[in-house]
Amino acid sequence: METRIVFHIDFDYFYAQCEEIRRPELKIKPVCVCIFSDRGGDSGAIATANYVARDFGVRDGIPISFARRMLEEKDAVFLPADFDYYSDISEKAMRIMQESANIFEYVGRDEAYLDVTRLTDGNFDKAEHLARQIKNTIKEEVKISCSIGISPNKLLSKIASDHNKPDGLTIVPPGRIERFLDPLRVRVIPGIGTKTENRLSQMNLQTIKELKKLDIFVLNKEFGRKTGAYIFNAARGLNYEAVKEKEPSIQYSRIITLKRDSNEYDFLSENILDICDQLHATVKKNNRLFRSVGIQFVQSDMSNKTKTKLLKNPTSSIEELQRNAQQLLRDTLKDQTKTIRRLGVKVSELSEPRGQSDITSYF
DNA sequence: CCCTCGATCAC
DNA sequence: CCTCATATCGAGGG
Repeated sequence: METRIVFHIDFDYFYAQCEEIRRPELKIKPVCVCIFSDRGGDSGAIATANYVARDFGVRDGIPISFARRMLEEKDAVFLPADFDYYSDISEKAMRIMQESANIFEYVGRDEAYLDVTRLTDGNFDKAEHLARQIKNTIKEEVKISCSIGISPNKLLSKIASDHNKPDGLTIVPPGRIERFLDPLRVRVIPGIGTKTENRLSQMNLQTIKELKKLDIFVLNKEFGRKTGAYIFNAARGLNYEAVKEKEPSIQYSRIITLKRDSNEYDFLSENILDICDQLHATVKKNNRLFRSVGIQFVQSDMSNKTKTKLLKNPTSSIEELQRNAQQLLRDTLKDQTKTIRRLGVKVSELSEPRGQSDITSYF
């Protein structure tokens, strides 16, 4: 198997940068793009903040009210997220990247992987040149900056693109993998989040160099077979996942924050019908059938509860969706003591209507 | 094997 | 004080 060259490209503080494009005067101010929940006031979270705001401690995902406190008297701007606008800008930049790749993998509005092995003849100097070209073109035509990681695989490139931001370019050729990874904290490995980091920390493992001391058996025992093997390889910079076009979603979900915490069927049922409407719009837009319906509670203490149900036949009927969601709601409420803060509905086991190509529709 | 559910990650 | 959406894994019951 030959050495590949993979790019991971990440748009810098994307939503906030988009806002700066249409209002350049914001550039010198702290900018927070917010997702306001349905509760009114400042209930909700920060989706993205620009670097001026980050300098005051603002981080993605923190409550809006926290950010308000950090930015008191700082002339900060809080804006509601405008996803349609961000998607437009994203598409423009994605097109530029796609044209410079042998294989293009869309990950989300603000990130993508590119396999450029053939385009660069497997040469990392050519790859660096190509990356600079892409950065320049996106800057000129879309006005946004991005950070790029270049390496032989997706894992390392993702870590590399995050290594130097904003407007960064980090190259990790095969000969420099260990030197690059060893000093980094285990948390930079995608898939190692707060929970896993804490468990490793309790074993006195902070850096990737230290993480490599764990043998595969201990990892498997602690984190399960798949995850254990993944972490073992990741610590060594090994990853064989191919860059491939994004496949259609295998599930759709919608969750809302309720106007008030509750565990009354009538109140929750009204909301669930509403959620079903919105979710059904997505299902229809993508022309899909579903065979599984699930509901999700986020309880007042932030713990989760889910219940799902498999249907006899695939369907796209909104009535069937609503009926099943309400049934699950009734079932769950039977032994529900905690009140509920957020309510969600999910459909999965998706398929395409008959007549369209799908390996499951042989007969 | 099929199904359900919680946990984790991270957009 | 705590958004929203998706995917994956593993345990446990049948």
